[in-house]
Amino acid sequence: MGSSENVPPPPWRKARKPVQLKRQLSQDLIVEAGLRILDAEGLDGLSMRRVAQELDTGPASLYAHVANKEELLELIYDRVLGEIQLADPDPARWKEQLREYAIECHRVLGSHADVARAALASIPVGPNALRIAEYVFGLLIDAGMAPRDASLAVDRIALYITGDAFEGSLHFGRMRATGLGLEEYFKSFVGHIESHYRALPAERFPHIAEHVDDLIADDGRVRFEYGLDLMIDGLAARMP
Amino acid sequence: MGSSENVPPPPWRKARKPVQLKRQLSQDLIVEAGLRILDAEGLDGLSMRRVAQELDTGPASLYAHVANKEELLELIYDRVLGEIQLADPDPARWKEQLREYAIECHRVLGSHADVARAALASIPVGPNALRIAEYVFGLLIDAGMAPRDASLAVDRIALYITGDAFEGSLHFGRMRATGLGLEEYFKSFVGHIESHYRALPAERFPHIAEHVDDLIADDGRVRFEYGLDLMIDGLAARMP
DNA sequence: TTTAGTGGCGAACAGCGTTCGTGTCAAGTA
DNA sequence: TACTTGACACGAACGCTGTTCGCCACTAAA
Repeated sequence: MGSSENVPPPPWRKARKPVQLKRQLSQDLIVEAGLRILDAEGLDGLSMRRVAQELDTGPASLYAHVANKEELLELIYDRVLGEIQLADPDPARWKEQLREYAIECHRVLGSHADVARAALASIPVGPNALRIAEYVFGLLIDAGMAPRDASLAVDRIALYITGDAFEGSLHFGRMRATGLGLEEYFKSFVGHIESHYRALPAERFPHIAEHVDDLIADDGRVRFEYGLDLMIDGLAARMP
Repeated sequence: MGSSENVPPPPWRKARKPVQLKRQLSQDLIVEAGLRILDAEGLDGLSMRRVAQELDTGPASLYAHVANKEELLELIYDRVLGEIQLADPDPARWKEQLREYAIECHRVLGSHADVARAALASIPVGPNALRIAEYVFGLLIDAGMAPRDASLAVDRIALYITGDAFEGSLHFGRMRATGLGLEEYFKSFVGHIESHYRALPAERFPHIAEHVDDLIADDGRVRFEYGLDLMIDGLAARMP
């Protein structure tokens, strides 16, 4: 923005048309509006028409700033990645820091409902994805991990985080669709699974039938961290 | 089909209407047609209209046998799971068998292009999903793993497999969209990533810039098995 | 022979991503 | 100051989607 926009025009000049103020429409505005809709209405609610409506314009106008819906989703995704906070790297504490990064990343993806659904679909080459990759990769390298292992580790941990967040977003979507609250939905979902398991013939599914309680015991957070720790422990065993 | 259809009708009886022979249309037929289309044209090509066309009928007819598209996808998914071959469980070799199962599952999901995209979306309660869950869960339990750990392990391994297969299906979709062959696509993709990495400013991304070769070294199979082994090793460490 | 009921399915609805062509406005030039 | 230029906004339309309604043909029972 120029610095002159707050200076009133000289009175002897005819007042210009009511100053555009509405003819802005930039990529940033579109991405922001898209994220707002994604948070409020989910991925199913995010259409180009809906974004245009949010900006008081027609859908065709968006295509001057964004190639297509897929690109818009990638832009939104990288914007969300920008919210991820990274501690100063301390290679001596690589296990803790890797764990913290994963949980932080998972938290951010989860806090924006359906963004994870777009995450898996996009190849992460945005500036924020790179910033995060450099952080995690550097952390492992500086901790002494072989570059090849560090490379694979970054890739696999990212896949795991995104996959879990994606699965979570599907539940969130179902929850929204049914209109239930988070608690209600969760109870009803687990209840369905439980009764389904209990109705199974014990002779054909002996192990499942015997351990139904264990199968439905843990919630999403415990599951996520369990799998994460599996991977981190595996990595620690490979550390020279 | 009845056995009488090849016998010509007695001439004194009015010729019946050309025998239905077309008025079959069952859920199985629909699922099969859907899978055929999924394999040939990908998830984007799979529409209710397309399935109906394949069966020489209109889209409305499908809804008598299938609630909606989501249910159709779940049915297709469970049908694909039926192709997974499981060795007789031998708890003493649980690590090898868990690994073999994961690779077999990954292979089957990968051989049906986009089915993994439907996999993550559906809650697996179909008969084949249960058969597999019972197998893996039982294998770990009988190997001596605590039921709570075994439950988490089954869940996490399944998520990892499906997540990776899903990612692979996205690449496959892009490959189809660009019209390139598998080799060409892969080379062009890795080439893009490589040149993108090499163009990064080394002062801001020192680790990435230094190890580009390691970052683009491994293909999908190596990556998948690396992450799988991370998890299996982590599980082995938790085995009492 | 009549009746009841089942299931196939044409047509339509509301919505989607995307494109084309036109309209309009701001800045640059004479 | 008047005119040209070029970029952007966007209404309207195209071809597609999942799904529903209501009519129709047909089978099976009465």
